[in-house]
Order: sequence, then C-alpha cells, then structure tokens
Amino acid sequence: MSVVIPVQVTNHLISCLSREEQNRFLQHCESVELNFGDSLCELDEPIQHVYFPLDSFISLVIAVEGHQPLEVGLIGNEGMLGVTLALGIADAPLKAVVQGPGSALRMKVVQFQNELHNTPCLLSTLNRYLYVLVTQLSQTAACTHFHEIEPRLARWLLMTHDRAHADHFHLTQEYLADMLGVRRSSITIAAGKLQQRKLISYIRGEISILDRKELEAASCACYSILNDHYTRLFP
Amino acid sequence: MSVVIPVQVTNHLISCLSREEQNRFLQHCESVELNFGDSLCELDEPIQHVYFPLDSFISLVIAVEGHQPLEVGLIGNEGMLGVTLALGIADAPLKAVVQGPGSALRMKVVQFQNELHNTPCLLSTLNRYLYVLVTQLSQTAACTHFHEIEPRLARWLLMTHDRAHADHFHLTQEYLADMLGVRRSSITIAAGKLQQRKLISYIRGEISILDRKELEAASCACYSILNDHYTRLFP
DNA sequence: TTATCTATGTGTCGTAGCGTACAGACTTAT
DNA sequence: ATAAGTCTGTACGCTACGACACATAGATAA
Repeated sequence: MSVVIPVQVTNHLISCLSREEQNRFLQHCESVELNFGDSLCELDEPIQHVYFPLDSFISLVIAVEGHQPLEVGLIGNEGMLGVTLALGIADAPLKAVVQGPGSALRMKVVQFQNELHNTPCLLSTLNRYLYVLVTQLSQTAACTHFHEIEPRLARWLLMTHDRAHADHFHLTQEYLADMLGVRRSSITIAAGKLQQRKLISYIRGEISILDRKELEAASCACYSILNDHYTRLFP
Repeated sequence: MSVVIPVQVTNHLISCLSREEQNRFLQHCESVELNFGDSLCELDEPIQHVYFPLDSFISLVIAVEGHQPLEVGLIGNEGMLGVTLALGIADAPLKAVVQGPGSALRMKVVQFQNELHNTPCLLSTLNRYLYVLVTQLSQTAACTHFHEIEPRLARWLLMTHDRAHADHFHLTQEYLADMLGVRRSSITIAAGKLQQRKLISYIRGEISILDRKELEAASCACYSILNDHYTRLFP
C-alpha cells in the first residue's frame, strides 16, 4: 500500500556545520534504520548514542504515574536526540521512542563528546537547538493545557507530516491518544471530524494528509509559533 | 501583619563557584529589591539583566492567545533568570514576572557574558541548571495536563514556600488562578479544602503554611520529582 | 461617615473530555 | 475456514472545570 519514495533528506543540524566539519563528523556516524516503537533512551539513564533523524522521527515522552505517557517533544531531521550532552550531562532527561520509522545517523556518546571539542561550530549549533527545545517544551505545556483535542491533533499531524517527508504514515488511534494524553475514543471523534472535512483520510492507522493548507487552519496557533521559533534560530 | 525576618539567604548557583570566583563574580553584581508584579523580561526581547534571587522569586510565564497566562517555571535562590544566555542567545524564551518580592542580585548582560568566559566553573553550573530547567518544563507540562487542581495547588504552595523562605506570603486567588491556568473560583474551592484540612490558612491573599508535612501529602508526586531532579544535579 | 475598590465565597448552567463497555470490521495466524 | 487479535466506531453516565453572575466582607479613600 504505502509507496516508499527514496528522498535525499539531510539533517539540518549537521548541515549547519562547515563542509569540512560535516565530512569529519559524518565519518564518525553510522547509518541506522529505526523501527517504530524502538526505545532509544530511558529517563535518567545514561545516553548510549545520539541520533540525527533523516526521514525517521522520534518522540520525547514523559511518564506520569497512573496515566498514559505524554509527548512533550518531537525530533525529526530538524533536530537531534541527545542534545543535552552538550550540557555535559550524560543521563537522558526524557524517554525517547521512535515514532516514525526510517533512517537516521547515529554516533556513540564518547565520540560525540570528542566532536564537541573538535568541532567549533557544533556547540553553537547545539546551543541554539537547546534553546528551541526550551521554547518547544514551554509552548507544548501551554498547548496541552488550554487547547482542545481537535486543533491539537491537527497540529500534531502537521508536525508529523513535516518530519515524515511523506503525505502518508502509519499511526493507530491508541498511539495518537497516548501522544496527546487523551482517551482513545476522543481521537476517534477528533480524527473523524478532520476526515469529514476531507483534511485527512484515516483507515486503520493509515493516515494521509489530504489538504495541508486547511489542516493548518484547523490546528491551533502553536504550530506556527513553534515553527517560527525554529526558523528564527535556524534561518 | 507580616513579620519580616532578615534571613541570610544565598543563591545556590553562585555558591557553586569557588571562593575566589564568587568574590569576583559578586563584585559585578548589584543588589536590588524586586517588587511583586515587576516584569523582568519579555518573550523574544533582549535580556537586559540576569537575576539571582535571594529571598525573592520569579515566575516564568507563557501567554497563549485568548487565555490567561500560565506559569511553566519558578525561580528562587536555587536558580537564576537568564540562564539561556549561556547558550549564546540574547533573547528571552519566556516572560518573567516577580512573584515573591524580596532581594536579588543582578548583573548586566554584557558583564555576565564576560564572566562566562572568565569563570571556568560558571558555565558547567549553568549547564546543569539548564538541564534542570528542561526537566522542570517537561514535568510541569505533564502535571498541568493530568493532575487535578487541588494537588497542583498544594505543589505550587510548597514550591513557593521553599523559595519564599517564610511560612507566610501574599498571593491573591486571582493570581493563583493565572499561575495554574484555571478559573479563579476553582482556586476558592481548592484552597478552601486545604484550609478545612488545616494545611494552610488563607485570609484575603495572606497565605500561611500551617502543616507542611500534610501539604506534601496533599500535593502530587511532581513536587518531589522536581526536587529530586534538582538535588541530583546540585547535591 | 460614606463610597468605592479589592478579594473572596457561592451558585447555576453548559460542555469537553474521562472511564468504561461493547460491537463491528478488518487482519493475521492456525 | 475458523479463530484470535487488532483497530475503530459508538454510546452512557459522570466529573471537572469552563463562563458568568452576584453577594458580601474587608480595605482604602473622600
């Protein structure tokens, strides 16, 4: 069913480095395929690898006793997993789970720590990304609290769309419910409305974005706010 | 009514520096009194000063169109305002408002940027604090979403208690409602219950903590989770 | 004193979203 | 083909919390 179009996707953070730095940096990366649901790091446990998604993407998830998990951040080829190593701290601040399967570059932590010293431009890039992370977390907190499920779902689909580099991806309602921290049947309703309005199609977890423009209109302003924050720091 | 006990409070981040570094650093600080409601920086606007609260404390606040402000972080003498300068970015990621009046040390941004280069230990301290900020924002996001008003209020009072260095402080219900992102009359109800249980007393904005231990029991686990994160990085 | 303002208590009503439960549709394994 | 598992649609009652409204009690000022 799903047609895989081989896209040449690059990671934006790595693209911020100079040609030479990129070449040296990439030599120490290995290319990996990430599978849906893979856990890449656990809260408060040492990070093993840093990941630079290409067409894959990763959820930052927080667990609260007695509740479903809740997504607080999303990492695609605009970012990386493990940026907190730039702060000199080895433990992961959040659990990270692969949400969109695909390819990524990864590097061992020790190697990455070396590169931090050897690649002048790297630290400033990571610092900017850390700043983006802070704004992302804050905005997500507010959005999760104030906004209703339907606009939040729309925003979430848009963010996924951007990072999947495809109009079509697989996500069950159960999974979406966890990401938004809501009940599964609330997703049925919200997704049903978006489908009625022909913004998406949704068949047993196979989601297609049909009308991106209208989906943006249906989403809360947080989508563009988050994007603006990013593009301001990574023009 | 309120008895001011002059406490010798120090700022923990500054205490992390060596004796010599502290002395040099403090020379470039000025002591200021912060007044309730003062806005110390605005979203996306250049930071003018960094602040190290002593017995004052500062709210990090996010504004969402069509809603009240929402507090996503709290800064007392365990932290500082303006730590994102350590990332090399001059603009504030969030609005900051004085929530507890009192004294603080502050430093001009240019001076602070100098100190970042001249004080080896400073950067690593700030990096750890940045890490704490990330965990704090994540946890707050989840707490705000999942937990009910009463435990959230209890948590919030505890955090304020810690930073106020006094059993008594002034906060109106209107203000509390903004911080928790709820309606004012919900605060009336939640605070009323805490008062019935003799955990606090609450008279026209004059709040006293009566039974701290029970208040901790009434609060959600987020309080101790946040504290644990901090003490792990700042033992 | 009287008036005004600020802060709090309360009450009513509407609704979004929760917990739960169950049935139907489709997929995969045996 | 049958069974078991997965994913989705739907429905019911319940609760927390929203919006709004109003009364009262202290505080402050004229």
